[in-house]
Amino acid sequence: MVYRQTNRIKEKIECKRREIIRAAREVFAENSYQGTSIKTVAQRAKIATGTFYLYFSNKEALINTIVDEMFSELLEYIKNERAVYTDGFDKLQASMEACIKLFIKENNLAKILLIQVPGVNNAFNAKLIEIENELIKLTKEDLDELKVQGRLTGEDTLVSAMAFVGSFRQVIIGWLREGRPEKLNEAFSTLMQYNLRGLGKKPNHNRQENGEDER
Amino acid sequence: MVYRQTNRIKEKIECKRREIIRAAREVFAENSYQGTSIKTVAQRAKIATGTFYLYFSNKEALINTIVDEMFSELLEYIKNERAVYTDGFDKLQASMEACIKLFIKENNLAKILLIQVPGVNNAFNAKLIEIENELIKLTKEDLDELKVQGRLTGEDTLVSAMAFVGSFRQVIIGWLREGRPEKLNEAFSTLMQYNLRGLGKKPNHNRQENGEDER
DNA sequence: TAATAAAATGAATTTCAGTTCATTTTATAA
DNA sequence: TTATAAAATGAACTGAAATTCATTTTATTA
Repeated sequence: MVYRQTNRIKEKIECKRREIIRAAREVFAENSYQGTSIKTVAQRAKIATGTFYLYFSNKEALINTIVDEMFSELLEYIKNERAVYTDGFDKLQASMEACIKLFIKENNLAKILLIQVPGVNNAFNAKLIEIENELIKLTKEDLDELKVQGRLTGEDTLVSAMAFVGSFRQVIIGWLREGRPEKLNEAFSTLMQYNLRGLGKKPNHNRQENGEDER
Repeated sequence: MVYRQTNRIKEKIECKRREIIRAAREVFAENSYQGTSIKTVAQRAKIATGTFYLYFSNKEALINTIVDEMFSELLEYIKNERAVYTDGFDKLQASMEACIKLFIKENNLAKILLIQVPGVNNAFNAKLIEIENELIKLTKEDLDELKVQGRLTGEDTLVSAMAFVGSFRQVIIGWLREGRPEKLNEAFSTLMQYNLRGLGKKPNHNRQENGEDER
């Protein structure tokens, strides 16, 4: 009986799987979850419609995989960028800067997470909400730390954290949707100042660094 | 030839049309645009499925009507509430307070505009974007006026306006989705303070009112 | 009350995208 | 080179929801 084992066509298969994901990210970002058909994804990935189902059990499994990967990608990126800092304000800034850097680098990720997928179905909208909440949670932790250190005047750290994240979200979405503001980089520092003032950052005592808060 | 003219069954028909819209707002708010079927809307409005099509050409026409009405409702409400004030900061505050009051009063409106409809399809996502942009525009106008009067330190009024609106949006959505914060009213004043600080509101000179900015 | 037409009904039809599957192609190893 | 099975194909199938339409009900007026 001359059967056969898989060897390094495993690689080829893994490659094709990645290619499907890559293509799907493109198409989802352009259209939306329900706006894109498996047929379109398959075409973009240069495979037959049926082949798709050898790689993913269905459409939902695909978007789930994509959103999960994006979630990890974003969080890992943020954690890396934060790792350098110990100061609360620095960590806060590093988080948001990481988001913006990643969104600029990976446009599809931003479009899918912020624009195309929300509102799809309650089931896995939950996943997106989880991402947003995770960011708010991270932010709140930083704020609580700063509060304990007596370096903030604002009181309600939950509402502050939401305001903080929300202000960034709005500007990023404006940029994604209509290129307004044009330069996200430049808006970033304005936004950061806005929020530091909003948080009630007290003037630095014994610290040496950045003169980029209130003038 | 004994024909017939419509007289005040016109009223009845108009009534039924309103009832369909009312029912649809409920159902869309609970489910989502694609999550709700015309059959469900018809049942909720206590009519047969086919009857629906005597009142609206199709599902899209229905949601369009609803969103358009909500748009007008929101803007009119805001403009009314603003009308009392002349001071820039007061107008700003009145705008956001109007939003929040309306969202509390008309939960469906908030859910549909902020949660259920976004991400449906690019075509009439545009309508929602228009609403958001209109709010940002209004806000920016207030900020520009304040800037001219030299009552703000912040520079970029577009980014500030986006941050302002975005921070409110985030908190309102948190409240709609998970009841966090619990009391939107209370969060409002925190948020307002946050944003006034963020904008760089200068201490009042010759004005008499509210001591609710920085302490 | 009868004739007429608007309004309402809900079963039948259409549409459309997700998914399946019989068939073909490709890769493996004897 | 051939037998075998994995992988790929795309036309056919399916189900669900939008829309239509033949029929019934309701309202109107002579």
